[in-house]
Amino acid sequence: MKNIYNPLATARNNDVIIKDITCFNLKDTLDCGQAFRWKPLDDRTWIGTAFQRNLVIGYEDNSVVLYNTTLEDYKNIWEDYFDIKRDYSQIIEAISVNKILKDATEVAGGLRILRQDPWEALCSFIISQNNNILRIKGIVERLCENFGAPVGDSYSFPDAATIAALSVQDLAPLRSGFRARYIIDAATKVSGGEIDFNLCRTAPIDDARNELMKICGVGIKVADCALLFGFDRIEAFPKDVWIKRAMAQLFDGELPQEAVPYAGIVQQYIFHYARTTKLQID
DNA sequence: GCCCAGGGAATCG
DNA sequence: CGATTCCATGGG
Repeated sequence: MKNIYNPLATARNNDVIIKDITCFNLKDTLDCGQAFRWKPLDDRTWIGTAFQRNLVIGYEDNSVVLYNTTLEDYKNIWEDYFDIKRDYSQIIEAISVNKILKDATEVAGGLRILRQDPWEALCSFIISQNNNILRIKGIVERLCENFGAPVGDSYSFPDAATIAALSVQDLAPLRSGFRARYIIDAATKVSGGEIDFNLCRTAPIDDARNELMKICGVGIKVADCALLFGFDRIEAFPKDVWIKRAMAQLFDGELPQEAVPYAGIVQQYIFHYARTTKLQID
C-alpha cells in the first residue's frame, strides 16, 4: 500500500515541528517572487511577517521547525499559509510524464504556493508591475513601516481601509512612482466593498479575474497573481514576460494537458526553470 | 548615461 | 481589434 501524505505537526516547548513533510524548501518557496516580506537569517532559516504574526522558520534534520510559535497559530495560520496539507509529490508525479515539466520540477521541487492574505497579495502585485523584485520588496517594506501596525519589532501589512484613508501624496515615502494611484484605487474599492473577495474565491476563474480588474492598475497578469497567491486559485496561470518566453520555447505556447489542473503550481516551476536555466533569450 | 524591471492605461491606426 | 507609447524609480 502506498504511503498517505500526512505530515505531522507537534509542539516542542515554544516551537512547532513538522515531521515527514516532502517537497518543502524554504528558499524555493520564500525567495521565488510570490511573497516579498521574507528574509534569510542564515542558509537554513528565514524570518517574515504575515497575518499579524512574525515567524522564524527553519530546518532541523529532516523536519521543518517553526520557532517561537504555538500549535494553535500553526493550525490557524501557518498550516494553510505554507499549503502544508497539499501533497505536492503527487502533483510532481502527475506532471512528470512530460519530460520538460519533469526537468522544471527538479529546479525548484520544494516550492509551495503560499496562501497569502488576499489584500496583501493583490496590493503587492499591483506594486510589482514594470518593476523588479528587489525594488518591490523595498516598496512593500516601506508600506508596512509607514502604515502598518506594530507586530513585535516588525509591522503588519496595512489593511485596505487604512490605505483608503490616505492620498496619493501620502504614499510619497514609498517611492512607488506611478503605482501610487493604483494602490489608492485598489484600497478604496476593496474597503468600500466594491470588490467581492468571496466571488474571487469561488466564481469561475474568468469572472473572478474580471472582478479584480475593476481596479485601475489591475490587468490580467496582476489579477492572476492575486488569484493564485491570495485567493487559493491554483488554476490561475499568470503570464509574465518570462512565462511567455518559456511557454513559446518549451511547449509551443500551449500548456501540456496533464499540467492544466495544477496550472498555477506548474507556472511557478516553469518560472523558476526559465530564470535559472539558460533558455534562449529571443 | 543607459538599460530594464513578474504590466497596464491611454492613445493611436 | 492589435500595436505603440508612456508611466516613476533605482540598481546594474
